[in-house]
Amino acid sequence: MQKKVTSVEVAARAGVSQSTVSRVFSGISVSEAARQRVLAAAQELGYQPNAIARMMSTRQTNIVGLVMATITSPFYPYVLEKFLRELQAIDKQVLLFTASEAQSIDDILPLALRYQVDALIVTSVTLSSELAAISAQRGTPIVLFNRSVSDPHISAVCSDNLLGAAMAADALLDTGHARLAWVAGLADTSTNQERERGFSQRLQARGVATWRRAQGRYTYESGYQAACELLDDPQPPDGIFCANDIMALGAIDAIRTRGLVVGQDVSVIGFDNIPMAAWGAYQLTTISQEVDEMIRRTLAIMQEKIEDPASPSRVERVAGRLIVRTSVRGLSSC
Amino acid sequence: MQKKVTSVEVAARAGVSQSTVSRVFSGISVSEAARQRVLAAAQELGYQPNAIARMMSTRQTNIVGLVMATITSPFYPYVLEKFLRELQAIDKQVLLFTASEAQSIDDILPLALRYQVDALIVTSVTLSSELAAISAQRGTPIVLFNRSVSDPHISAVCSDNLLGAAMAADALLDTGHARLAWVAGLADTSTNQERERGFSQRLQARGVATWRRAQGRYTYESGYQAACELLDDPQPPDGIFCANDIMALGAIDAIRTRGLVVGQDVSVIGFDNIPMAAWGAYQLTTISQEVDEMIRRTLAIMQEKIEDPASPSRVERVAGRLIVRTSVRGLSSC
DNA sequence: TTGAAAGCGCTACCAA
DNA sequence: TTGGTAGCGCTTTCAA
Repeated sequence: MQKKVTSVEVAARAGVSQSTVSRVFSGISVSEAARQRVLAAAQELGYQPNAIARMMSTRQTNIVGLVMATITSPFYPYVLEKFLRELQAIDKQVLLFTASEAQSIDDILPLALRYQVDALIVTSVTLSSELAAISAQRGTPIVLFNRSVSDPHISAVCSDNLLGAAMAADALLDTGHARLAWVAGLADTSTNQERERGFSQRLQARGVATWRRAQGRYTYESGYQAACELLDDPQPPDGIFCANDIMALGAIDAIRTRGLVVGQDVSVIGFDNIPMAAWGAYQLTTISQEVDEMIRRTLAIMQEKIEDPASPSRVERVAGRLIVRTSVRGLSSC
Repeated sequence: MQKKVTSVEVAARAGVSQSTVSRVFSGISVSEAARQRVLAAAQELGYQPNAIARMMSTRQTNIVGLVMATITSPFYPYVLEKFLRELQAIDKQVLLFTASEAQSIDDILPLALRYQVDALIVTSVTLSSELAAISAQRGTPIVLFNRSVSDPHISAVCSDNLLGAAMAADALLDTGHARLAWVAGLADTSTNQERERGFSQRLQARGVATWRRAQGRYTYESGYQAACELLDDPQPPDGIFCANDIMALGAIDAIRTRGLVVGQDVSVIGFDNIPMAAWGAYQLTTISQEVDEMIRRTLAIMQEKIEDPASPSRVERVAGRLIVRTSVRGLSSC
């Protein structure tokens, strides 16, 4: 256990200067003879350059901080894995932080900043604007994913939730559903607010004045619970729009427990298009979030900001699509 | 954008030496007067100590590398989140790496080592023994989670897969199932091998000489597919044990597609006890993996190894439990 | 309790 | 192409 092998030792063994060893591992021009000797010596000693020391002198970490709240919500694992692969592909390492959903990251951000991350990607967490200012002043770009915020310092990429929710309203209305309901997610998330607004605005625009509402928390159990409340009404809904897929799946199971048939007695439509929505037991009609595209744009903004921290911030919205399965009565796939 | 505020600048502003600033942020005894002035100056300048520089001088990163393959497999998000919270609680940051399932981490490990991680937790990836040796020599502890390996340098925590699979066999046999089948996961994972061995050994011990086998890949689709194959047999099975829950859910949907009733015509039992197994549409009987306990032990081993790299390696096995739901005919919950 | 100064292991600049 | 050397921003002796 010779814990630390440094470039100095490799240099000594290879009979070159420490600078030369550094050059070999930085891919800078070095005579072939020297390179071979250095590589051989490094091999024998089990040398790996110390990335921390390198960061120290280059003042560049190539580390991206990723802040996620609920990794366990089925929408996020894919998001995380995709970010990870894309980031690894451009030689950035990922320092992962978690914060509870709807918690501000005021305590996470300073910590992340200490690690001199090149940029911070923040998923499903609300961000206070003082902190936004701090990071702007410090020159550490922050990009929000699937969350929006009004702060002009902050860039964000999200789904077009207004549009998506309107599409859901149309899908239900076009197929003749008359008693509609909305199952909300966590109240203080921007996604939930936007989806609720999009849904209600479209209903009103089409002359529907009333609909039922139940409060959920973006979880399976809360969707199940919300659907039960809705179904207990003397005038139960015949079309339910859930703020996300996982609640929609809970709602489906609740409906079936009552002996009702989904897509016949009651229609359900979700938002996200998570893998389980396609599973045989559910066949959930839903509004997709185009995750790959959202991630692509998030990384593009991040790169821009890293290269030019003064580049203007912006919010991009990616339109989702209506994914037709069998949970909404009367909808034919195109 | 005054990008870099260092302790020197804080010191100047506070009228103390740089050493004193360092002491304040390291929690070392400093006169109250000085501490206040330093804190005030730091506040005004927006100073945060540079963690990279600290690592440099202390030669301790407090970073743990986490290597995961398939984050998207529903068993892992909870594992990841739990590890993250526990690690954050003891002030360790997490550098996350991904490798494809069943790929050796020979390319990830050297990279992680460059970051001087205090330890490496490796999940669902096979590890070559040369690399095990390297990390041992370097003094970087590796703990495998949910994977075992015969290398004596490597510690590991996994479920007692032999026992769990035997319990599954018993559950099926005790309830009078006569035509059994096994749906395998990825062939080169230790979990799959152990579960297959545990299942077949118990069957043989109880005098059952034959059972059908289908190959899956630990995914919903492969479970669906495998069940279809099994059901196409002229003598279809009446009891199916799947190497993990997600394949079992696929199998259930396949069975239903044939118009058969799960837990009546065909029984299905899984392994993991993921959240979806409890969902209304599935009600999957399964063998649990006691994740919290497994994580607790993994971190305990990790800590030991960090404190004393020479401490002996060991493999710990955590017994799972039979979780009775409705997918196996004739099983009454206790 | 404080300050001065010597590193930590690299990169990058300057001469040779 | 090479080697020498000055930092990077901290922590940690050692004296004062």
